[in-house]
Amino acid sequence: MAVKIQVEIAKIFLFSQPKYKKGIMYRTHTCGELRIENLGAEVTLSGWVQRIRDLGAMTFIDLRDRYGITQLVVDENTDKSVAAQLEEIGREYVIQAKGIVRERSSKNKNIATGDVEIALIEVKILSPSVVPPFTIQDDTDGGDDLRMKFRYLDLRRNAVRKNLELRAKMAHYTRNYLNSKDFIETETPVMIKSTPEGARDFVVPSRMNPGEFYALPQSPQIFKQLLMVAGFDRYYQIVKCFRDEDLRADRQPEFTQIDCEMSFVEQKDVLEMFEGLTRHLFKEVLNIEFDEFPWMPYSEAMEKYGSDKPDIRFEMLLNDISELAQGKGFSVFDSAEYIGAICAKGCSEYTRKQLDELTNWVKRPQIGAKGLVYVKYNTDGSLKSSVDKFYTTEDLKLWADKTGAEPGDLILVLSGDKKHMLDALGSLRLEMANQLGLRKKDVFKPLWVVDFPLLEWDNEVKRFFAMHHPFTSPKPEDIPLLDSDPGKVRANAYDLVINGVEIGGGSVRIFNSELQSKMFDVLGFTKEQAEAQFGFLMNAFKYGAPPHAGIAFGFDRLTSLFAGLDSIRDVIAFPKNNSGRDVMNDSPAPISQEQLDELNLKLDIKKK
RNA sequence: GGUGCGGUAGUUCAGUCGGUUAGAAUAUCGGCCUGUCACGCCGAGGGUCGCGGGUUCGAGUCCCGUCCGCACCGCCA
Repeated sequence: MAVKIQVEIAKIFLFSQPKYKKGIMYRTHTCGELRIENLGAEVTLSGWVQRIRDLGAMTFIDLRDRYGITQLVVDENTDKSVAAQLEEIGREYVIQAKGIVRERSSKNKNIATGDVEIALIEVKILSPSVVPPFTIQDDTDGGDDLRMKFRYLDLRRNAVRKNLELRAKMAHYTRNYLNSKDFIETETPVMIKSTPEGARDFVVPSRMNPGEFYALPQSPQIFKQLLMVAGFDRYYQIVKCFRDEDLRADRQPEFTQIDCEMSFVEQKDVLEMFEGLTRHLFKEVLNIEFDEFPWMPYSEAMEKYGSDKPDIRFEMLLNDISELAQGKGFSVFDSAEYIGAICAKGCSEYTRKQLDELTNWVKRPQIGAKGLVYVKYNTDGSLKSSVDKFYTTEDLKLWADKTGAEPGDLILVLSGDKKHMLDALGSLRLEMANQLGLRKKDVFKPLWVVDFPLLEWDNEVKRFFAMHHPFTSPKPEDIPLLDSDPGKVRANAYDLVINGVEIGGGSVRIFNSELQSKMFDVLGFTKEQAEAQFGFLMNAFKYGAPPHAGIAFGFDRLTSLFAGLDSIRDVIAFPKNNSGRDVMNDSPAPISQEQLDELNLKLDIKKK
């Protein structure tokens, strides 16, 4: 009940229009507020001039604020001085307009205020505007680059503002849910200590400690674990995190996480809690409900989908046809470690040109396959492949059965080393789904991917790295393997995946300083290094650490998923560009020699 | 670090095989217009074809280099 009331209050808070008492100087109403019920009222509106339509004897002005657009009118009954003032006004001027609400003689059904207009009595220019570099409209003429440079103008546009309103709403309902579950919202420091594992750190020089640096957190990981030691029991924070790595459409150097940690819980408890959060958000924001979130082991995701973040909106599973395809004299297949196939429904009519394009697509360095074998299962039941020399119709029929292909389908086959080909087939699967329109933006399929490997071998530096992070607990039954076969150890780690997007991930943590030492040992840390980097955490564990586990959701990704957008830039007010620059304020930028001197820094720029 | 695509009017783009004065739409400015709402009609101004070099009688167009933007690979515990 308490939750319900909170939610209702939240709705009122978020979606009501501000109310103004008589006598307020700038406006009595917003530009989205007036309706036919307000006829005859004398009102004052303030906002931006969207467009002026001068018809000669009468002029219409669209006045815009974040709530909507209201039409102002000047005609033969309007005071001449008002008409004269309109001469000065242009696009994006901020004006204050006083007038009488009246019914339009021709109404506009496309906008909420379309039944009424304001007959002007008085106009005041609050702030003039130069001609904007692009039009501030839903269908703007501005390109991405220019809109980023003038982001504050871009943000005036409905589409962009709506994305940020959605973001605010998501944050709001996230807090509602977690607060109702007794989580304590706690801030953790932004200036912390650099750690060698994981992503590159952004660093901040310390003036008072010459030659020393803070790092910005890649996540509040250690602090939230210390909060568990402190007995906080349930912690959350909607928090900025920083990683100095190259950008992508879904990766920014500073990004926001819903970061959480819980005590006296096991994996199941965390998944239930955050499945609950996910359901809450979908229900409140999109009015979507789900049956169940499947749990899929990492190994199954890799074998069946060729990805640790499978898009399960559609099937098209990967099939291992090595046994069926080997030993028939086709040397490419016979020498391959793995031969995998997917079935593209209804694609048997693909032309030679389309198949060549697909072949070129998988041969690109990003995919890196040597070639593509296809089998057309024609609607007349015949089978035609690019390797007819080596395989009989009966052979190909077995492939078709294995992949679930029926007449009218197309089977695509890749071969090579297994790890690489699973990945390549996974990419091909997504590409085919894109071509077939199977990745619908308004369909959402969440799942938990579980049982990730604990460690990943790095061939370059010849050592294991933590796949998640070094505080992740191995599955208890796999702990003996830490000595015999560390690569086989599975972790109590989990990811939430929706529509092929990694929304969040977490793990059950190690809370025993001996096991933690063991982990550092396997990761190749000396006792001294472990002590220097994480000594305070291991020390804290000596004072009674509760069993704990946590998770973090990528808030930008979650919001862009809800908005049906591919780029998280669209849900960030002031994002960085592809090279990590803010093109609006042109940062990063050099600092003065005085600042460098104060920080005891000397630059030695190798290149520009 | 790498691959691909792109950079032409304020803006979004077109520009054929290298050949006349580089076009369209939109925005801006001026004129006309009493029911528009992507108003309409008439007219005007607006170009370092990203930058540098090269080939050529001649380069927006071809070549080399470079800068910038976007997508991706590497990277992102």
